Amino acid sequence: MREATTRYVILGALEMEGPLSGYEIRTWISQSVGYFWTESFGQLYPELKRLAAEKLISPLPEKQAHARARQRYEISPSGRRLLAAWVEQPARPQPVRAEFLLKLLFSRQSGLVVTRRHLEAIAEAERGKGAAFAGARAALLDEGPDSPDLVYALVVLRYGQHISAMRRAWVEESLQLLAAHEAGGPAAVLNAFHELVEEEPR
Amino acid sequence: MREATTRYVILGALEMEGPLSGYEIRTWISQSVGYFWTESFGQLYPELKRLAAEKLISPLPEKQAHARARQRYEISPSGRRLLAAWVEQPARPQPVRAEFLLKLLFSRQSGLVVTRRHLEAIAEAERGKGAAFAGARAALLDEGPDSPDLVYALVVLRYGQHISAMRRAWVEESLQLLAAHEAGGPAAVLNAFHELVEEEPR
DNA sequence: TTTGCCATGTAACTAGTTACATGATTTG
DNA sequence: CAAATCATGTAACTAGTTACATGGCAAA
Repeated sequence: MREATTRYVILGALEMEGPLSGYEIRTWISQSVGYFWTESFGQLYPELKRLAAEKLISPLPEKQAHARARQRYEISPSGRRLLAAWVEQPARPQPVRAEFLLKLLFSRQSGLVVTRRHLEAIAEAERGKGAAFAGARAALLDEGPDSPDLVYALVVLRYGQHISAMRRAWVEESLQLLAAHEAGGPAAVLNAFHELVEEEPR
Repeated sequence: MREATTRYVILGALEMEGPLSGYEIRTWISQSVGYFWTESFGQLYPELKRLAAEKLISPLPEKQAHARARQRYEISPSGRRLLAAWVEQPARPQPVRAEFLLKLLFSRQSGLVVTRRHLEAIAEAERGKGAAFAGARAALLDEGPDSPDLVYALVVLRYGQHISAMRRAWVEESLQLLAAHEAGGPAAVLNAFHELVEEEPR
């Protein structure tokens, strides 16, 4: 049985940010955890209803009473308990499916030009994220220097920064390997590879 | 519309390894690209039938003729064309969903003990993968020093090694941040964080 | 007044997982 | 001969995506 994670993101968002509407939860997700989580409205709104039916969250009374007015929800004590229990459970190994690595692996037919283009697109995308991380970091730092959530948020942010830096480094390295291939075929690639690996400790 | 990727993995496997059966494709996947791709039989066998019906792969005549005997398939010219076209298309941005980061972010209630346990489990898992990468690398190096696929395979392998190393480094760093939090609260965390970031170039 | 954002929601679809069933062949 | 592995397949399910529909409100 696959465990639905959407509900825990909702609970977590409400726990960290206080009462939020569906729309606000979605913006929170895309702004603060967007680089490692996404959630669509088609999943969000039905789940909010379910959580409310299970008394894990409670709708707040709102002023404007027209249809489709904003409806905020608050996490309940039992919701908090459920969230904590989930957090304490070890994370299931997520089935990673990195399409771009498949394309790379199958690139022989298409050749180096296509491969280079793909790699450079990745590096470019990562450079774009750099700014986003800097922004998120700034927001964290001046928003809550006393926040008890700060350590956790920073740890998560650092993961994003690490991944981004790693990807850029990997692209650089890969371009070198491709250059070696172009210059001297598989043999030259092997040399270049050994040099790369020897630079690393252990 | 979501694009089914399973078919391209199958085509790629047949392209790289020659004729394979469903079972063999699955072992190939789990052994050589298992760290970034998974595929289940429930998806594999129906897709093989579809690909054969579309003449993108062709079943080889096999000797033993009992039911449920091994059936190998070969990629066809049109299959090869389809694969190449897919490879040349830029990879769609995959919706990453890293559950363990969510758990980390929502860890305040559960506390440092739980968080440490999670982090150490991640590091432990990565250390285990180290051996697998070494094996994959060795296989690559002595299997095909002249293989035209070598560059691509190495580039992909390096990604795995990079990720693994990055994760271990991140865990170490995170444990330091947690220690700082324990010793001096958010203020100490901020100091530790700034030290970490300053070490990095740019 | 039109563009864009705030806001909620549903219907249709499908990719992928899980669990199960069947049986041959090899190995200890 | 028992256990493990090789081998193919199906049924049932569900999490998640995509596309669409509706409408209020604010700013340009």
